[in-house]
Amino acid sequence: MMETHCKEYDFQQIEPKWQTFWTENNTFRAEQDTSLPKYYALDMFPYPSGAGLHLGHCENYAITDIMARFKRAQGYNVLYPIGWDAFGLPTENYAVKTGRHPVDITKENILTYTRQLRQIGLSNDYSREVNTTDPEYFRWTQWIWLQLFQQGLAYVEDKPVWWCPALGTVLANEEIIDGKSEVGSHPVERRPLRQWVLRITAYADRLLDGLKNLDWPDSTKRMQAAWIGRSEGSEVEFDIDGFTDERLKIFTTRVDTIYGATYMVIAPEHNLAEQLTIASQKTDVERYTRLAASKSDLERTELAKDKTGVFTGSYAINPASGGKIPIWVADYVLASYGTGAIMAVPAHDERDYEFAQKYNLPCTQVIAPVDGSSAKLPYCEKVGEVVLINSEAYSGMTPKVATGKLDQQFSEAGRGKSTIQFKLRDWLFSRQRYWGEPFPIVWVSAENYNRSVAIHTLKVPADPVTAMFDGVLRYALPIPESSLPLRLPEVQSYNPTGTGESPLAKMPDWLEIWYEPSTGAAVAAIEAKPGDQWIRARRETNTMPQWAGSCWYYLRYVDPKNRESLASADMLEYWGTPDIYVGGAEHAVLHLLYARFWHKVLFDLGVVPTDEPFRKLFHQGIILGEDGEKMSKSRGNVANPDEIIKSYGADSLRLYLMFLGPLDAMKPWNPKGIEGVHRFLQKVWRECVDQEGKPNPKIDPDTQDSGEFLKLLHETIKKVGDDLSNLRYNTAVSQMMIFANGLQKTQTVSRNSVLAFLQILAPFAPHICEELWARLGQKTPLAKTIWPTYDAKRLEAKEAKLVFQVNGKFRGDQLLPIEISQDIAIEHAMENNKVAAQVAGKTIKRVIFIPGKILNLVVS
RNA sequence: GCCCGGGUGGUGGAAUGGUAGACACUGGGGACUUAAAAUCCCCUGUUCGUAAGGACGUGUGGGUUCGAGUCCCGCCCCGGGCACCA
Repeated sequence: MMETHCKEYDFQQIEPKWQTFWTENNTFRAEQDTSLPKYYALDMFPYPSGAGLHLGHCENYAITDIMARFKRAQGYNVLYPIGWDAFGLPTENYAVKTGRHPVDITKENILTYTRQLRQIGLSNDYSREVNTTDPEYFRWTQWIWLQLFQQGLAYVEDKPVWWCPALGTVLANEEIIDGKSEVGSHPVERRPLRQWVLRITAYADRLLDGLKNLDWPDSTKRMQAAWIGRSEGSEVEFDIDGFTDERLKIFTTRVDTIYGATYMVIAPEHNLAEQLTIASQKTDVERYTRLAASKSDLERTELAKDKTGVFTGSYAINPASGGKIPIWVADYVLASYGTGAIMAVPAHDERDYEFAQKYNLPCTQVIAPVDGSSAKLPYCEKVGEVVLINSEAYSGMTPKVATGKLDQQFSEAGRGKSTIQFKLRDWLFSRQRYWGEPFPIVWVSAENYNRSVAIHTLKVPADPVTAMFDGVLRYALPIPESSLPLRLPEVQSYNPTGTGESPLAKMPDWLEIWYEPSTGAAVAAIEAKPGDQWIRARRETNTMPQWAGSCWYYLRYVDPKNRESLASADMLEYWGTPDIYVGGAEHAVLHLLYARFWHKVLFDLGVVPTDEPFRKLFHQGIILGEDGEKMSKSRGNVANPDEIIKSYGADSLRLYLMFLGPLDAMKPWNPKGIEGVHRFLQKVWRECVDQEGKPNPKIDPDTQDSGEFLKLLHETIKKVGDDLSNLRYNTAVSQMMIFANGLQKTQTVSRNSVLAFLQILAPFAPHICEELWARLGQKTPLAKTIWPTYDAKRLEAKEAKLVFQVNGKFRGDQLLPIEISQDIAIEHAMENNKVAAQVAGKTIKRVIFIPGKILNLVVS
């Protein structure tokens, strides 16, 4: 016997019982049989923090688990894996604080998470568990990184980056919110450091185009599109008065307004800034550029809406009009976008207008409404018909035509072209911390680099990656793939050095080495040189950011134990990519963009057969506190899943989370509400078993259910199936409640009807359904059974309520055969007192009759 | 400022252009009970009316339609994202 023997609905006994049963029987292990139709359901894997699971996790995983159980019942071979995104700052910070090893902390946290996830009844296949901090996993993270490196998609740059003194590390643009660190809201500052950068911009166009075919929430697609920020425009080179060998190149989306360009602006970091500054302006410009360089992000964007700038003293020649226009330095122009220089057209750009007003720069209108009406400056309208004015030969043309002609003119003159710019920047891909993947390269001399590459036929980028160390140029030499993984050394202290280097920099024996390029073998440099082949090398002290491991974990699940490759071609072909990917909208840009980038690189290398990782994406809504505010400890409005499970059981928790409202909507948690779904499960329990825990005598294998009851059953089967497929779980739960209310009113019911109901309820409330299934004498576990089918004939009704309306207003209804004619319907309607009263003394002008639904009499 | 999403009872929410408020929560009344809990039944948008019945009602003002929560236009409010990207 599989079932428990409790008489009441004792979920504390039932739930662990079935969790154990499923685990012991490997009920949810994905089959190896690739002839079966497959379904791959994936959650965004958790970061195993010390805090444990919260309700948001529960919602997220319940959605996917229910889908996985539903698809299994539909006959799919389902892959529903779980793993751990375990590198990262919180664990390292905790290690710093406690002096414990991050590996031990991680292990402990994973145990907690595993226990909690099992407790909510998830049907994960634990035989495929992955952990980003496992060397057998991150060897492939490093392997993928090596492919990027070899493709020339990874490079090193010594550039000002966001340095956070409190965290002791550099942060990416994306990790800065309002001029503060996303983690902990610490202040950040600019600091030049040697960084690894990934050339994601090389894929900008494809990352944008690829969005079109994805079944993602529109808002998320729009966010990514905005982040990539494709912009069509023109590059134009302006001559500089008094210079013969330098021109000032600008990017504009409105080359048609070039006759209105009355001044130029270059970014403070522009490489011509110094050259263009005349002696008398030198002090002012230098002071300004120095100030701009030291400004934090906050000061430069948030607080400095008030535009500032300094005149360089130089002039550019407008290539269209031939006019001499001043060149200014101002930090409202960003060095990192376009060419770091603009032509300013104050009449048709709000920013330029504001600046021109402040510094009394001229303003020439060159665009006007075609109807000759006057326009208020700055005139930036994108709607309505406009033409060029004050633009010599181009006056009278539309902007579109003028843009084409000007592009052509400048192109022929060798000073311009139409071009495309992206907002997307290359991806800062190194952290000065311990708890991340080490980079699989060593720094060597030019001579050793060239020799190693020649002798050992290492795959290296076309242009070597180099960096200066203590005034000496070093080359980045990849370590052989056969020597992966490159593990983290044991360190005494996890504290950041505070110098911009990771704790790894304090490990001289690991850092400075004798190195064998063909095997990757290394010994400390203080030892004797082991042999002729060995060269002097220095390891990379940066580690990879947390995004690295999460960029490809969905690929590892299809073949998690593979030692020859990140996953076999067969498994990648069969399982492909997730059929549904569920996770929070907060990852709309970063994780989802990075993963798409890596996936496309792997596709280009022939490693994966598809060019997009996540065809279908769904974001669960945030669960708010009882007070409608975001749950937080300080507010004291946090609902704890462990406590809820203790009081009501996992089935009630799952069911209630799904019943709260649309899955993607933000919803407040109502502690009273869960009692409703709990009562529903109690009701189901009592309908199935009597007070002794034996099958309820009303369930009779031989009874014939009424047509009405069967209609309800089949409607329910249909609606629950449809709603599951369309991720409308809340209305599926409602329908099952309606069914249970109907079931309660029956005197007797056939066992088959009850069993079918348990099957459709099972994805939502798997434990109680397995238990009742077994108690009703079923020997096969419910989780292994096939979804019931509904009979469309059962859904048809011969009679339906016909609604009577007069002038579109409800005046009554009547149960009538669907087939009746309009005339008969009117006769019935007129027998209704209310209808008759409304029609009395008036003439029927028009009749709208929809059989079985509505009869609307239009009277005057 | 720009781009999205959303405003429906006391609450969460439901409604292929066709009876607005399904299903729940809360509240009220009743049954069972010595009593309570649990369970079951009834009521629960506003308003006028003793009642029968009527009027009003999906943020707001218009429009389309026989008929609008749903479609179109304007406005208000809330939530999210982006924010000097030329």
